[in-house]
Amino acid sequence: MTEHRQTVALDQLLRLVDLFSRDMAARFERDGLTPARTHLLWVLHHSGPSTGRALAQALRVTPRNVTGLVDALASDGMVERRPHPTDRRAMLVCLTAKGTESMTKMADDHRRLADLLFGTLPRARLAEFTATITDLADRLDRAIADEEATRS
Amino acid sequence: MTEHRQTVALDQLLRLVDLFSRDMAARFERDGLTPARTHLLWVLHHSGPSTGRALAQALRVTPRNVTGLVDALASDGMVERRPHPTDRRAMLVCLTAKGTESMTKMADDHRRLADLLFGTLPRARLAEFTATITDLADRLDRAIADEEATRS
DNA sequence: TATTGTTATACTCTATAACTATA
DNA sequence: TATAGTTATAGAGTATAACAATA
Repeated sequence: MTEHRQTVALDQLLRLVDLFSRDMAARFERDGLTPARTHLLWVLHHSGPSTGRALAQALRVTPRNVTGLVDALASDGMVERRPHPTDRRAMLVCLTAKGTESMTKMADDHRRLADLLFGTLPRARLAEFTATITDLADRLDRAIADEEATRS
Repeated sequence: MTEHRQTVALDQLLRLVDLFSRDMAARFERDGLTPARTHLLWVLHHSGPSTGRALAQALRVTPRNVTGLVDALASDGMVERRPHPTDRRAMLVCLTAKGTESMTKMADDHRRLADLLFGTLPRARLAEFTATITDLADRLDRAIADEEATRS
């Protein structure tokens, strides 16, 4: 008897999720970074200088957690704290030159990985794949939002 | 100017990865479980009673780590340690009735999630999607293995 | 009063190294 | 001598709660 087709698809997807996590963690480690710290740098790279509050929301962690990550990244010379121009309670976390360089390299890596994975896929099939993935993510996003709404 | 098609696909895939991680962690937490502990239970559910060594390899963590996870799961009544029948150095970690029940429910959830995500996808398109995902995972797996080989 | 970030404290996951009991 | 699992120790990520400075 054959296995449930939908479950097979989900299992393969979870296998891919696991491989991604491992591969990315290994890449980060080569640069002396951890997934959590890289995530913060990545947000900074795409959003520009941000307050701790904004980072906490983007990363979905507590402000306390951001303090620790920024401390670690600052002592590595990847980011620096600057005073907020209008709110003296707040600070702005900014990428240093070193942090910017690291993120630029990571963006290159990112594109190379995309090419490695999808470069040989025919254009039409890639388009369909992207559509399917996007649809799945949207559906999962909605399911999570519903769950959270129900639970509150 | 349009964005690199392959990068868009990768970004959507990573978005899906993130949503999966969050959704699964939230599900586990409702059962009082963490991702790492659930992973161990899941392996046990599929492989049957296992030695610490076998678990460490399956989870890709150190034996020391397994000791801690088994300690926590044992004090929650999810698993128990039994003497190995032939090797007195070793132990066998076994699911208790409570642990088995928890994993059975999780397998049901798993199937329901698969249906939620893929239930409405036409059969042919699901087949193609599964093939693409499997191919991607295989390719990534090979890339990781190559990396590790080069680095040693 | 509410908000921003920090200090204080604690728990989980993870690793390396040293040790015990057994093979 | 090698292997299985544990104790000892340490670091990273995360959370809650209390607090200071500012809005």
